[in-house]
Amino acid sequence: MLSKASEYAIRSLVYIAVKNRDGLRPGYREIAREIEAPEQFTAKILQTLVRQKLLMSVRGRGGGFFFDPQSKPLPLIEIINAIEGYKLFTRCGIGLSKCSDENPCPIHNQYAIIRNQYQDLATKTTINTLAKKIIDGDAVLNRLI
Amino acid sequence: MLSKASEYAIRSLVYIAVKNRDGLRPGYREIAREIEAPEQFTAKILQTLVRQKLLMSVRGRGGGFFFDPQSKPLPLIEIINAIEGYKLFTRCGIGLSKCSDENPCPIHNQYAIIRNQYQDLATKTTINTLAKKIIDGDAVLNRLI
DNA sequence: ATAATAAAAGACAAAAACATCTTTAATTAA
DNA sequence: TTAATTAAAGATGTTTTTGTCTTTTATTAT
Repeated sequence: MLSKASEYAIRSLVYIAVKNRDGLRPGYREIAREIEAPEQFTAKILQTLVRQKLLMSVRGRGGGFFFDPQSKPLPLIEIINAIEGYKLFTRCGIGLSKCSDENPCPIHNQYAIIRNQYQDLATKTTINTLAKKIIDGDAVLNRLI
Repeated sequence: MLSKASEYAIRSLVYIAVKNRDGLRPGYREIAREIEAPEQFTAKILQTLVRQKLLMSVRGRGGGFFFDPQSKPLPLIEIINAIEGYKLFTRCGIGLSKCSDENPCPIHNQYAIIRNQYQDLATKTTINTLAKKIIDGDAVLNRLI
């Protein structure tokens, strides 16, 4: 399960991607309102993403957040890593420090499969994949955009 | 990902099940030491499990923790539910409050599959399943028992 | 009975996650 | 060049999770 910070990050970025298609650069107030996340906390998260160069921003009137049009599609796993690290995809299912294929905990073989599937999903799914679904009306981001 | 409390709970119970087979009732000090968990925190968690009747205990000299030999095999999902609730198996992949099959978030269809597989694993796997692997030497619980 | 042992219970403390408030810096329109 | 707007930054606060300490209660061996 993702941290709330990661969830807000992904929802924010999808919202930004959708808006960017119309040439708009939403600000954090609008973003937070539309994805139903706390305003200042969202601002902090976006700040982190900008610092890590996953996102761009401009200050001042007419400013806001946007993706560099040059940049490659952004997989969810990169966002998750930026916000909370990779532990979700590496941690033992019951918390053993030295659990591995060679030295498995008693649920390792079954758990590792699921963990890897999740990692695979997070690697293959990009913000654009998700934004497209919103635009096509095949999915929803809480408030309809 | 499970909370640490759930991880400690599962490891404790597997340890207890293994010891019970030899007619032994370990105490929380021994359990905590052997599964490498904090002693008093482990005691609190075991207390919760006893209150919820997933486990039994006797106080005083010769006391400790044990399973009712009458009781049915204990699936991991019951332990997880006792410690942290079901949210792991119900929460939306990106935290939307109203995400569902009918009103999906943009990752719902793929995420729900994985979440359900995990739930299935936690439902089908019991403490005894895991204890057996330890006893057969097919898996490990950190310190070798 | 008494001492030893072990879980239960309650108060407290530390760390992490989540969240807000206030001030500063950058940008733009007028 | 001033006012308005917007992100950045830093300090602070709250809640949850994780963890510890101390006292009480139950059990058993002597």
